[in-house]
Formats: sequence, C-alpha cells, structure tokens
Amino acid sequence: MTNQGAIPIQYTNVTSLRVGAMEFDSRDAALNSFRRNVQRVPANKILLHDGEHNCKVIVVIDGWLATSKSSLNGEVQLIDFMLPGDIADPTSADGKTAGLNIEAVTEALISVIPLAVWHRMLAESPRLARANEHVQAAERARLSERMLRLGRGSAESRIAYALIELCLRLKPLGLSENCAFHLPLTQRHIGDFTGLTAVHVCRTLRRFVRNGLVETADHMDIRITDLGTLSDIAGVEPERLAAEITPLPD
Amino acid sequence: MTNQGAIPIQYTNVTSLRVGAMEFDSRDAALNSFRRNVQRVPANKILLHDGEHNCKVIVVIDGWLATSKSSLNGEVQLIDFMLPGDIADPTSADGKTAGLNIEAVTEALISVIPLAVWHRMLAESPRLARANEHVQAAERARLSERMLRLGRGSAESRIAYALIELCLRLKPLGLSENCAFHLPLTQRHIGDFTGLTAVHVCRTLRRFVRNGLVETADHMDIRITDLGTLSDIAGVEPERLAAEITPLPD
DNA sequence: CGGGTAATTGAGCTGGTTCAATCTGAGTGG
DNA sequence: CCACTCAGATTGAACCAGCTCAATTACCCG
Repeated sequence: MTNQGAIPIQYTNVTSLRVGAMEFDSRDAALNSFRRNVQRVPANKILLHDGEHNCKVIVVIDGWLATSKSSLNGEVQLIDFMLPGDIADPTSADGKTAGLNIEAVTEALISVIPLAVWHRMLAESPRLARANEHVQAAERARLSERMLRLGRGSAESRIAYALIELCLRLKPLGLSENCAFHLPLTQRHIGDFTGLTAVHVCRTLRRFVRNGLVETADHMDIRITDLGTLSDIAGVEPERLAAEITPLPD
Repeated sequence: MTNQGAIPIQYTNVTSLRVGAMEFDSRDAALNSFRRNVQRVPANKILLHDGEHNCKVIVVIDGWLATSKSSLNGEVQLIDFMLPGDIADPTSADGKTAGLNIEAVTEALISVIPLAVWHRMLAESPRLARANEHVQAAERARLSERMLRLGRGSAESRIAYALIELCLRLKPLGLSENCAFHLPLTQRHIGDFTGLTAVHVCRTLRRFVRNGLVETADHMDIRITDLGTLSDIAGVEPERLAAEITPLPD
C-alpha cells in the first residue's frame, strides 16, 4: 500500500507496444502518443482513486495492474486484473469521474493517456480502435463470467475459475507454459478478486493441492495438473473460454 | 420461459429513438437503420443464447431486457437490466461469440442490429458513437458497483443497492417519481440479480418494510421511504451514483 | 538475530441456504 | 358463480459453507 511517486523513464526505451493481440510499432503514429506518456510505477502504487475527476486511460506495457472498488468499511473487491496489452478505462457515465480504483499490483510499465488524447488516437487509427474494441469485449466477457461465479458459485468454483482465467490470459503473453505460471499475488489478492477471505482461499487452494488438481511452489508458482477436473469445478470449457476472454490477433 | 417467435411490427411506428440520454429522430440517418430492425418481443423470450454465433446488438426502445449467464446446474445470474435507451452488446473477445444470454423480462420493443450494420452506424454518426460510449460507460460503472456488493456485501446491502440503482435509472425515463416506481420483476429475478435466493430476497425486503425503509404494493410497486438509511445500507451516495451509472444528455 | 508480512491450521459462529408448508391472487373452465 | 390450478410470496426450522478469531509457522530482509 505504498504510494510513492511515479518514476518517469526514458520513453525512448519503448520501441513497440501491444494493445490486445495487436502490436504497434514505429510504423504506427499511435506509438508516439503512447511513448510520450510512459511511466514506470512501483508495486502497490495507487494510480487512480474511485471518484477522482481527472480521468485517464492506462495502457499496460509490462507488469500487473488491478482495478478495484472498495466499500466504506474498507473491504476491497478486485474488479479485474490488467495484464500487458490491457487497457484500464475507469471512465463512468458522466465521462469525467472515475468509477473505480486503478492500482499497480507489481512494478509496472504503463502509458497514461489523457482522455482527450485517447479519443484522438482512436479516431486517427482505425487499427487501434479495433484493438481497443477487442480488449474491451474481452474484459466484458471476463466480468460476466466472474459475476456469475461471484453470485452463484462456491468458493471452489470461484478459485478454480480464477486460476483457469489467469492461466489462459497469461498464455498468449508467453507467461504460462503448459498450465504452469507465476501469480504475483498474495492470497489476500485472490480473496479480494474472488470475494472470499484470504483464510478460505488458503484452505481451498490446499484442498486443490491435496486432491492433485494443482501444484504450488514458492508461494504462487502454480501448475494446473488436472485441468479437466479443475474446469469442471469452475464450470468452464477452457478452449471456448480462451476465445471469449482473450483478445485475438487481428 | 416461453420462447415464441418475435412479432414483427410496422416499423414506421417508431418516429424517434433514444440511445442513452440522446434522442435520434428523422434528422438522423441512424434512425432508418434502427427502424428497419425493430421487433416487438413477448415477455420471457430469450433473444440470444450465451455461446451463440450470430451476434447482434440490441437496442431497447421500450420494456425491460436482462443480460444473464447461467451455470451448468441451471443457476442464473442476471448481469444487468437493459432499460429503454440501453444497448445490449453480447460480443465477446473473438468478435463472433455471444458472451451472455439476452432475454426479454417484459414484453419489449427492440431494434436488433447486425454487428456489421452497427459498426457502420457508429462510423457514420459520431453522435451515435458518443451516445454509445456513454451508455457503455454507464454499464461498466454499474457492473463494478454490483460486483463489489456481490463479492463483499451482505444481502441487505445488495438488495438496498439494487433498489436504489433501479430507482435512479428509472427516474430519467419518467418511470420513477419521488422514489416510487414499479419493478416488472419477481423476487426470483431480484435474487438472480443479487446472487441471493428468492426466499432470502423476500425476508430482506419484508425487513426493509417492517423497518420503514420502503413500502411495497401490488407485489412490486416500490416506494423508498427512507432513502438516507437505505443508501447507508447500500453504501452509496445517490447523487454521485446517479452521475456514474446514468448516461447524461449530450 | 529480530521484526514484519504472508501462509497455514484449528475451533466455533452465523448469514444465507434448503426444504417444506401455507397463503395469495390471477386465470380458466364448467 | 364457484372449483381448480398454477405461479409467486411468505414464513418456519434446520443446516452448512464460509467467516471470524486466534495461534502457529514459514520466510524474507535488514
């Protein structure tokens, strides 16, 4: 929960940038706008507060962000994780106020685009607009999947789903090989993501391990060893889910 | 759960149509596209199934729709209600597959736009594109609010929030006067919306009535009699919430 | 070695579920 | 007009999944 300042970096470091599954390099005018707004931010930094007025769109280049809401009594619900290529757009209906918090889960490299600039970029690059649409559609699909489990699923089904979702999302980023991946998360994060207490996340995860569904190492290196059973518990077909929640190449 | 065919109507009946808070009339070319695709559908008709391939965007002209997901064992989660002026866009990341069900809650008048046509309409009418953005932003804001309560809120807070949300959304449609409004819903709907059982919805609603927070008549005419307390329970400031979840006029 | 954060495990509690019975009101057919 | 049906609402009683509280352990970092 530290909240130090962002460290501006040499933006020239960024020679290409991914939005969804599309790569934007020096041939795209958009890249310059992205580069002008690149920042490196430390883990746990809160980038935007729910209700804040200066709304910006944040494109993740590297690292993990999360969007979240919190209740008056301090309980947190993670709405979505934002991985490289994802776009955190906090804008709510009035077009000014942020409808959620955006925070860096890990140290991250991001591009923070003022809303006006973002709209111009979308208008000028149909390719970017298309990429944006895919990314937004993927997010919508994830949200409804998760909402179903939040409202109707057991703890097992919520956690199984979360593991599978993250596994599938990390795969196209080259961060998940053969159902093995690293989550830079605490059990509290997973609890805040699934609407459970950290204690119950722990119990459920242990049970998965005991039953041979997953293996864990080093406190968050996960390997799904029985995807069949796990996806039954999650109530999901992995192939179909991947198509629905992962932006495809153009 | 009836599933009869849609009844095509004289589309010439529709002389203007609202998207979000913006009115589209004969001066807008978009109106013709809307009119060409108008349908009247009966209550409980399922308009689109999760996973279906022929994706269409549905604009609500009159009546209530709902988007939903259901689990293998038949449990339903309502993702969002779509009221007049709302746009149900079921598209998931692959751009083809529907990521949720769309069903008519009441008899409804809708315009069903093929995805390709919709994209053309957006490209040709910047005003429509802007309206669409506001409507989408409003929906996103609602989803995160609800997700917070689904994951972290008590039954009381979920139901209080649902009542306030619907009250606020109905107001600009002229369907909510002075915190009194009609919900064309069963307690089961509210349960599916809030992730609770119908039985518990009933108990909680009765408790609200006993405590003088709301009055009910005729099985779903609601009047919020103590908005202060109810919004405390919901964990919400009504004015701010209205700005975030209700599309504003241009 | 000390201190702090995260994970783990146990024990008991509780909010919401489940199951079941009753009640209500709007058809519907005779 | 009444009898019958059917969907929804209401209420009671028992149960249980996940929570809370609390103690212990593991691990990292200075």
